Amino acid sequence: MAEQTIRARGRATADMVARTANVSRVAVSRAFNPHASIKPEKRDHILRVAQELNYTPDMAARSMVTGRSHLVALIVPDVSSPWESQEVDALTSLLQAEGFATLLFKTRRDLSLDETLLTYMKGFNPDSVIAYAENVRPQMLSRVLERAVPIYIDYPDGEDQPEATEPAPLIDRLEVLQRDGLEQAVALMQGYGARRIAFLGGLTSSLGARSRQRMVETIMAEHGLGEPILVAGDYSYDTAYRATIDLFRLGDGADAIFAVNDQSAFGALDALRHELSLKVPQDVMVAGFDDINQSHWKSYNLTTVKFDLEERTRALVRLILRRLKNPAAPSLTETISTKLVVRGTVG
Amino acid sequence: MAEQTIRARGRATADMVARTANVSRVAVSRAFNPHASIKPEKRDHILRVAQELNYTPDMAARSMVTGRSHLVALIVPDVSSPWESQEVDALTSLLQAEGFATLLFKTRRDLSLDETLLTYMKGFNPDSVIAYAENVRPQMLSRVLERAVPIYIDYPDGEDQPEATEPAPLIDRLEVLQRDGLEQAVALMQGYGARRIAFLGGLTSSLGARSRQRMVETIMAEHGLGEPILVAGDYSYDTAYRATIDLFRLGDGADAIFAVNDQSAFGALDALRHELSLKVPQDVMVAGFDDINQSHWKSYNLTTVKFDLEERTRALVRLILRRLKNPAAPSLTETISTKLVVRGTVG
DNA sequence: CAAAGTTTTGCACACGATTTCATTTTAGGG
DNA sequence: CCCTAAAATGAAATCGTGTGCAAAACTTTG
Repeated sequence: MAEQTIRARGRATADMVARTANVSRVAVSRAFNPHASIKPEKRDHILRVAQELNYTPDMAARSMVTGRSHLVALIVPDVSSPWESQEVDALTSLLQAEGFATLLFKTRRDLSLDETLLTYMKGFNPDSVIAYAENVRPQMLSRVLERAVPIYIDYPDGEDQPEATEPAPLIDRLEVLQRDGLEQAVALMQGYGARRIAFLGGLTSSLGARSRQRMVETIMAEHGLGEPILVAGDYSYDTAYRATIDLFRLGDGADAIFAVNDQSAFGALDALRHELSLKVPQDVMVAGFDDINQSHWKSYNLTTVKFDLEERTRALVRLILRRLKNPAAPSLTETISTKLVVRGTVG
Repeated sequence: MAEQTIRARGRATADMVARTANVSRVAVSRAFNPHASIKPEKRDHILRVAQELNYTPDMAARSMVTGRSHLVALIVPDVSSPWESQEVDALTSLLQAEGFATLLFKTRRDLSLDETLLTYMKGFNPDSVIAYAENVRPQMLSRVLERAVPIYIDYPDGEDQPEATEPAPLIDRLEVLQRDGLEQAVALMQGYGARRIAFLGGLTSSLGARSRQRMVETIMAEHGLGEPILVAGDYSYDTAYRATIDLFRLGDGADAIFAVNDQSAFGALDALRHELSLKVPQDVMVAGFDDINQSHWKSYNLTTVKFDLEERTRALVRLILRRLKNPAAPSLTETISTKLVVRGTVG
């Protein structure tokens, strides 16, 4: 009997299931909605028939009437970078478990988020948007995605405060306390005799990077270490590699390098060892930030500030789901801490 | 005037644009469809009004009637692994340029693709599905996704041939010629005096890994090198690290290690240098497969077989788009070659 | 057994677009 | 200036699903 039904466009529809199971189409809809009231035996029967016909409710049609697409958009500059790929992986995992699919978009890291992409993305009606692009301001997203309620990832140590120009009563926040880990790192380096610490930065357009740098400057001053030697970078291995060589060949060098992220730290480390023939940590110490999967690899064995990915993504997803379930809920702030992971590059 | 329009659910609809621009709703639709016939000045006017209202056509509604969702689903075991993340990045980039969004799903690497995920995914109506899971057979996907036409990624050197049980007249193929690169690698190692070569494998469930192993066995036999010493692995750094230690502590060692992928090669390399105090390449040579971003990092500087990502993803997207544009087109095969990249770990 | 309350059911409409098709407008040629 | 072909237009149908509402079926209670 199932074989007799004609399939439109290759997929079974609720109508076909209804006809095959001798019930109304509404009943099929109810069978798939856990909160609907339907006689249990009837639901079972329908679900059985549905499975036989290989039927799944069409999300597009469903989203039209419910207003929920069960899609979460991720805007990421470079999925191939270790840190971002690990974040995407963790988020996808959690979201999938909650019944949401991840919609992935790329944007250029050095550019502000462009409206073209945003309007295009809006067409897919994502229930939520997580943007890792630099220079993102909440109002930028909300202008395009009227329905979306932003979650602001804040680095309260830094100079940046969300502008209070808009009323925005319902902004949830994810506060990252970078101070703890950074201070431990600086203290450890100082303890081992570091006096001239260089800070290998990221793009100046990035909130997180700027905040990290300011924090390090503050902490060093508090510890009587003066100002860090500032070295420009862009998070990448190659740039860090070249910048480190320049620092020692053209500049005055340093006795410790604190990198804005682990990937940069790897570049610095390799430049010191393989190009400048300096020993780490004997001649120069190196510390990073993130604690990505590769940081414990023996060739690097990097001392770094752990930015707990698990904890971070979990909190983020929690905030999103809560807001989605109840758009009018009072705003909430989750806090994430950082701490130093001591390995072999400082000591 | 734009401010006066009432917005349903926070988004402007074609109706509102039509009313504001004093045209019919059909005209709005036509203005957004490049192939529709509409007077140019009228289109311009509508597009201007649309932009003012911040309107974008709803993909869900559009996909219902056109049958195209402009979504491509990616099923990946672990986005955080370098190789896979680079592939996801490249694919997303190309697809986005063609107007397709990437829908990301995770699956466990050690498990076969489960139907639950597939049925769930089907609900989103992706125009195409790219699955990197192990143990995927075309018929598995096509049973669930009736509409989809599979593209078979074939490793013609290996033992695997797609079963001819189903008629399947329209299967496009992406042939990966692994032989070239593998042979160059084996020859190079032999040239530098390697006689006892170990092959550090991947999961035996993987087509690509099995094929690589067989190919290496064949090539070694042809070169009079006998059988490789087989070491089990799972693509990961940590497993490779431990397996290499076991090979030398519990087993008889080897004078060259050929790893199934670069990440494994890193693990082997670090085990040799940091745990077994052996010099690479003087005591033991190491070669990998993939040429991921990290392979040129100075600490590894890995000699490896380049599996050209750019070329590969480009061909894949080309096949998909062609098939999407013309579902009845004759089946096509694209061919990708591999070649050795010589760096510092063999010599 | 009747009345009141609760659960289940199905009709009809809504969601936001695209696509025929018949009709009107415009353009082109002699 | 008229006739014909081509282009532009809008009304209505359609895609596959969820939901409000009123009627029906069933259950409980007095």
